[in-house]
Order: sequence, then structure tokens, then C-alpha cells
Amino acid sequence: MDVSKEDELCLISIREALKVVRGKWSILVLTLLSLGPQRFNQMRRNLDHISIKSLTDVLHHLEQHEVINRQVFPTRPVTVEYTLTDKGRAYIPVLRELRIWGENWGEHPKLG
Amino acid sequence: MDVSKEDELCLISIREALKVVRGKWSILVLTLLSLGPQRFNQMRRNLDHISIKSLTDVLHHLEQHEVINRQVFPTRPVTVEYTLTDKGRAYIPVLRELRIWGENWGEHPKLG
DNA sequence: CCGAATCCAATTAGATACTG
DNA sequence: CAGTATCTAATTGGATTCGG
Repeated sequence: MDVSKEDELCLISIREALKVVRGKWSILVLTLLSLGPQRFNQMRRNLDHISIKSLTDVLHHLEQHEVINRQVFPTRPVTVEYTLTDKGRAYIPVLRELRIWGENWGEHPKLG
Repeated sequence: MDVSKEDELCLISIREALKVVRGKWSILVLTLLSLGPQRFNQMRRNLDHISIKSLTDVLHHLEQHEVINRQVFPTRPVTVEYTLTDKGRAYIPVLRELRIWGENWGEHPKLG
């Protein structure tokens, strides 16, 4: 074995996390919801070029893993609002660190 | 526009970060290297079921984005060691938060 | 030991049309 | 508005073979 028992636990935890939140869309959806509740087409606009299928797929996945919440309001036409669950809000520190890293090390240097 | 100017900047930073570190393999490779230098086949063993192609692909990608460093030692047979760059080490806080989340909210509950 | 190169399978993403 | 269903395109991943 090349890594210690403790290191192995670290890898396991990361793998666990990646089972739930994986791929760029998941992260971006969670980022958007961390800024406030969003409706379906509202997210489509804010995420720019995501397809209907990709968005529905990732929303289903995140909802099944209880990271986001789907609430239907019986207006006409119907309104559906997505929000973060406790589990989802607990992910915000990850997003925060990721944002910091992107700001400091991303391709586009910050304009002075 | 549905999100504020400030929120838009947040999304942009996240997108920037995702251009460099994306997919489960990148994260796992960085996690492994955050624990110490690693050689090619050593990483293959520690990452369990990653294929040669997937590993070389992700290592190239991360090296091109200056997140990891590749150093060749002229032994026989040759030894190649991968380490984190400054940019890569700056990513460790993201990994740390991700690990914490995985520990607390992953599928396998912590054994009491 | 460290890969490059090739081929093929599987997963993911987009476009489009249609529904309540 | 908020999707479902379907089809196709593109990306990614694995298996294998070969070379320095």
C-alpha cells in the first residue's frame, strides 16, 4: 500500500462527495442556487448554454441525493422553484473556496 | 438579467475554476498529490481503477494548466514524479472542504 | 517503469418536437 | 412555464499493444 490508512480515508471521503456532485453542471447549478431560489427556465438563462435535457438530468440527480429541493406552486402556468436543502447548503464552503481559487488562478486575470 | 452583477462574477469565477479542474479524475489526482509526490504507476494503484489513458490525459491537462509538475529522474528504468505547483497547492482548501462534506454527507455513514 | 497510439464501448450533452 | 421523449453528436473512458 502506497498511502497511509489516514490518506485512504481522505480519498474515500472525496470519492463519496464526487458521487453526489460531479461534472461541471452540478457545480454550476449549486452555485446558482447558493445565490437564491431559482426556477427552471430562469436557471437555463443564467447557465447560458445548458440544454433542457442536461438541466433536467442534473436536477433529478441532485434532488435524488437530497441536495436540492423541488417545490411546485399551483399557479397557471405552473411555477417550480428549486432551493438548496441542508445538505446542499453544507456544500457552500466548497463553492466558496472554488470561487476564490477561480478568482486568483483563473485564466482571465482580474482587471486592475 | 436574473442575477446581479456580483452574482455574475461568482459564476464566472466558478466557470474559470472548472475549466482547469474538471471531472472526478482531476479531483482525485489532486487529492493524491496533496498527500505527497507520486509516480505514475503508484497513482494508478492508489486510484484503483483508472486506466492508463485516463491518467495520462488528466496529467497532461493538469500539467498544461500549471497545476502539477512533472519531473523526470534519469534512473533506469526512468522515474517520473508528479507534484503540486503553487497553483495546485492553492487548490488544497477546496479539497479540504470537499473532504469534510464527503465525511459528513456521504453515503457511507461514519462508523461509530 | 513510464508512457504513446489505437480502437472501441460507454457516458454525457445538445437539438428538436411535443405535453399539461 | 416546466418539463418528457427521442434521436444524434460529442466527449470520455477502458483495453490492448507497443516503444524508450
